[in-house]
Amino acid sequence: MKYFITTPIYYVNDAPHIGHLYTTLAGDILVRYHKLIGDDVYLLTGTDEHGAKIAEVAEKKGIEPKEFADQISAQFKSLWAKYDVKFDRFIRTTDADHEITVAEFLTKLKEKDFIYKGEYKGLYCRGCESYKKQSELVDGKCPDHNRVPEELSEPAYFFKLSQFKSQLIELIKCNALLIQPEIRKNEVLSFLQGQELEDVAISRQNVAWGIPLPWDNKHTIYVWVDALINYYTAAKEKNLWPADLHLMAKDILRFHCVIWPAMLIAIGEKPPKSVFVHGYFTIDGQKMSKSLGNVVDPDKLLEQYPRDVIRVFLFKAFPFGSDGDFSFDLLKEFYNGQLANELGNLVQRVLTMVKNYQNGVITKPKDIDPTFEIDKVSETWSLWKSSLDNLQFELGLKAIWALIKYANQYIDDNKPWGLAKSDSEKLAIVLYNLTEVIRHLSILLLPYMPDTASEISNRLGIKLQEDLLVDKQNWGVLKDGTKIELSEALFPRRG
RNA sequence: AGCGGGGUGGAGCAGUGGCAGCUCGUGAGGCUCAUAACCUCAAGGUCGUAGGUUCGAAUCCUACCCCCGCCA
Repeated sequence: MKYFITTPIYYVNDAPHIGHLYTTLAGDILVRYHKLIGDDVYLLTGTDEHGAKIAEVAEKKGIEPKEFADQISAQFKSLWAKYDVKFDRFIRTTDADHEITVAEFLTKLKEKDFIYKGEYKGLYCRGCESYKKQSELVDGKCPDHNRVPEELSEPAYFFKLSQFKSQLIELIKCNALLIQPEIRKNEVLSFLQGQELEDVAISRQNVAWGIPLPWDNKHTIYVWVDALINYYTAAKEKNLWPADLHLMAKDILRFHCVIWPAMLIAIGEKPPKSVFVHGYFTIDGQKMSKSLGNVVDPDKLLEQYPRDVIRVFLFKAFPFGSDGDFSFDLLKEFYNGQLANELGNLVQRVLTMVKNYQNGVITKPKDIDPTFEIDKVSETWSLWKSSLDNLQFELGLKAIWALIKYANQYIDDNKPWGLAKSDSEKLAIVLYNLTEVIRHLSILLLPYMPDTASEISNRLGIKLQEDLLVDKQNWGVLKDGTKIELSEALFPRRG
């Protein structure tokens, strides 16, 4: 089944931070999951590069906007490679096909009579790249940027957003456009129901750094309209529309749940199927900000921990959809506790026993151990699946760690070191069960920890394949005579 | 001011009507295969305050107090 996932395209006014990383990793985790279950999955990410703000920053640096955009865009792209994010396309709003699609999209809107020319008088905040209503200002300032907006009056083209209010409400209420978590759905609905929608200005006359309006090249297209269409550009190339899932943080919810679906309906296209909104990070209880100097740089994180550690940490420690408080202390606690002591140590102690007691060879026994609760494994699988289907990553990970704990208990209950002296048949059964659990763990962890999954497989003497889950989910896949490899600790404890 | 999130054992959190849970930390014990790791047991909470609804509320309603966010 086709499954088209998008991250937002990131605005190139600044370097990537942990928030960008969070969204993009979620996309990658979902990609790996959908591959495992045999879906034809496609992940889109990229950068948003137009607008007055970019031109402004570039000018300060004394370079052309495109050159500036090239630099920051490259940073994002290389970061995703470092985190092993498997995107299918990295789109830039300066890509030729995007500029063409945007022009076509706008032309269609105009042909269908959803665009008219008017006069825009308003207060424009450069920080937001948008006009502000008087009611949105605090002490005459934009509350988001703490700056006084400029009064602008200019001819502009408008999109008839006001016509779509009831259609949007209906769409969201019946979940044809599914907004998750529920709280975000309610937020959008109360916004829609609370007022009449105003038409939105979709062009600017005095911003040179943008895509020109096809029928009036004195105007460029409003950067948000330009940006939203990126999803459609990429989809067109591979016939992927509608998007199955737009991932994002809460700040851009309204653009995606109001303007974007309305634009699509207007040209006769389907709205996206679903939108999932995750939370923000605070750092040590404080908001992340440049002035506080506490912005977490994903590149710096990689200097401290392998990428798998960061990938799994972000999704195990915080429920996706709620805000989370990031700290290096918490990360270290997670690393030592859950990765070194529990997961890593489990793999190490089991493989050591296979090596010491069975010459490093896995024996597949004929008998079974009735005390071994094989249901724990199938329960983990079903929680794993439902959590990934519902984007409740932390629940699935919690289930995986429950299985790790069970395996550690099973060792203590059966004391293989004792069986090694007295009962080699029972020993073979116990060690087989344990190595099978570890094999299952490696696949369960694969979407989150691809490197670790692969490493565990290698040590178990099998080759990891990243698709076709089917038989891997069964019990008893490890073959008799498989030679294991004992090596260094997967996650050495840190002091 | 507005909008939004939150106030649950020492710390960090989960839990939206039915005996209050998890992780870390603490105390005691067990084990010795393992990364001083693992396993077991225990102590520790009148779930921000005050009212209300209900057979029953951390969970619903009302008022209030406090913290945080609103350049991703």
